[in-house]
Amino acid sequence: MSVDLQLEPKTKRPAGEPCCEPVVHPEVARDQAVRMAEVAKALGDPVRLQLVDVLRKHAGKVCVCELVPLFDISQSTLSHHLKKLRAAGIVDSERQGLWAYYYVLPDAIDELAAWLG
Amino acid sequence: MSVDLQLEPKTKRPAGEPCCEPVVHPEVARDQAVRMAEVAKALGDPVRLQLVDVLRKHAGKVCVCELVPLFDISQSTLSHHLKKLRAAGIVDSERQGLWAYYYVLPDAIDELAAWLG
DNA sequence: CGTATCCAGAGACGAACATCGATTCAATCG
DNA sequence: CGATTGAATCGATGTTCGTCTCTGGATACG
Repeated sequence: MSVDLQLEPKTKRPAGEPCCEPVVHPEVARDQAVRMAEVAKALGDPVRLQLVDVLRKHAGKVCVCELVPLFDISQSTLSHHLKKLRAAGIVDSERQGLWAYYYVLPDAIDELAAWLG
Repeated sequence: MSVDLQLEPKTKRPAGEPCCEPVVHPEVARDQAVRMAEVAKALGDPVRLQLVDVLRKHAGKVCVCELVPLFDISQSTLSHHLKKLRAAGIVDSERQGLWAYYYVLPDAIDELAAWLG
């Protein structure tokens, strides 16, 4: 690391031309950035991040009623967080009678993890 | 994957006791979750995520004036995003004369990457 | 049937966010 | 010095977020 590439402004003369042209590459695809940012945003809350952690640790499906007592928030707030995670494609749910079971969809996370890697 | 661990509510009798005790482990440390969520939140915007991407691609330091033309936002907005990334410990800056150079601090990202991995 | 339980939705409300234009600040140039 | 330039900050505005309480719709049990 620290290759000292040191991109400098293209022109050292402040009293004239625009200092830099967009030489920095088009970088990561715009769409990909939007998608990954959506996932990151969903993980940008401690409760949701811990929710995902719990769900990932238990490779199966976890009942919501097991999740509620783990956090100091109301049940409806937890449901709200789960909805956000579902909207981001990070988890999905499945109802069986009274209970709802949640589980992780690894794909969405994997893309972000690969980029971070 | 999909070990079918299937945590069920601890008691199958809905008409009585609390259905589940907090058997699911204390999971990831609370502090760690807060820290990682902060990083994830900072990455939860397409512009900021692309900013980090550009800065990571150029292992050195990049002048702000090179970053501005890459995005369709005003200079002040870009500065605001950079400030957020700095507050999250993802990047840091260094002034040299008129220009400000930004670079990535890999540590913050690494923790999140390791957890996602 | 009636009642208890589980989960999700609606509405409210204060806090935080993203964005802009205008301004300020710091450093350099002439 | 005064003028200019790059970057940060300020003030305003409209949006989104996190949380709550209250409510409603299912499902199960007796």
